[in-house]
Amino acid sequence: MRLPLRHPPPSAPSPRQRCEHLALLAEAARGLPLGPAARALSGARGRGRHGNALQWHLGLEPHDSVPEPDWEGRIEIKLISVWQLADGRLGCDRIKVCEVGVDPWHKLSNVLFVFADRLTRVVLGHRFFHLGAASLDALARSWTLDPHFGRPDLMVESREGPEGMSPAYYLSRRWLSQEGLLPTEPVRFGYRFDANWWRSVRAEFAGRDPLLTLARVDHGEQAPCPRCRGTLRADLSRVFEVGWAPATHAMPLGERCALRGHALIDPRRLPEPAACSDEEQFLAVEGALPEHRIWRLADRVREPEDHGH
DNA sequence: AACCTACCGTCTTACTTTGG
DNA sequence: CCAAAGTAAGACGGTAGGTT
Repeated sequence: MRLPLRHPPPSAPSPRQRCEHLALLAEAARGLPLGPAARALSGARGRGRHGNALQWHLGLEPHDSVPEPDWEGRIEIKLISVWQLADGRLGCDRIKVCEVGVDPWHKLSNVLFVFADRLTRVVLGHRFFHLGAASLDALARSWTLDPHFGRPDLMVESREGPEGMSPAYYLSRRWLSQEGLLPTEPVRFGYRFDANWWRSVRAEFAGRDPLLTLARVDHGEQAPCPRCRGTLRADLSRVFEVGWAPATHAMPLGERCALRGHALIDPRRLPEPAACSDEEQFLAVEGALPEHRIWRLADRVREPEDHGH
């Protein structure tokens, strides 16, 4: 159920906040796979696991329970899952801003949006956002629009009924593109996301996500499994046309590969990693990176003398 | 009929506060 | 002092309905 906004927009924008250290970290995050840290941190459960993994990689606590912006109380960090639409443009879902008791205008004053591919959980890129005069003006229209029929970009939603979960502020899916934060042209990187296939695989294998394997051109239809001694077979023309295809795992079936769905993906759609080797990126995407080899982005980025505040 | 996208109601974890 | 309850963070997961 959609409710009226609780917080009126501020009359003037807050100042822009910068941090050179965070800018370097964000740059280094390109090509970073979030899966291994997400699994190591919280046992691969919870819908915020990849956001927690990102915060850990940036050198923060993976969880906080304060309604202040994540980075030094000045810049909010948001992970946005994206995927390719049929025409090659990037799509995304609406974004949860904060609980309804928290001021969303403050949260949105300065944001680092990090975009990660929904299938592979690899970071594709990022944008810094400041809610300046023009953006504030546009978003403040949500305060006067009808929650249902006015199609506001900022909204409050909650479950119906007295036992409903606590309502929260959301940004519409349109908003990121309108603000120029998501490209509106087709892109090279990222994958289609087939929610029906994903759901049916998870249903078949007790809620476990499918495992991905990179298709090497020289392997042909039978790709050796990187996790065990088995082989994977998939429709390779589909892999290289669409980006990925469901795969069947032939015996022998290693421990990690049993009771899991499988897909073969085209590695050319992964951005070149900025802070790890190709091998580290590939192993991570394939779920074959041993826990002791998980590395933290913050440990590989030099903290600058001047944060430029 | 198959496929695709938009919609929207949760699901899980961790820290903080309160009560016995 | 310890357990339970409360609160906020973190987007995800499943499906209805539109399109081809």
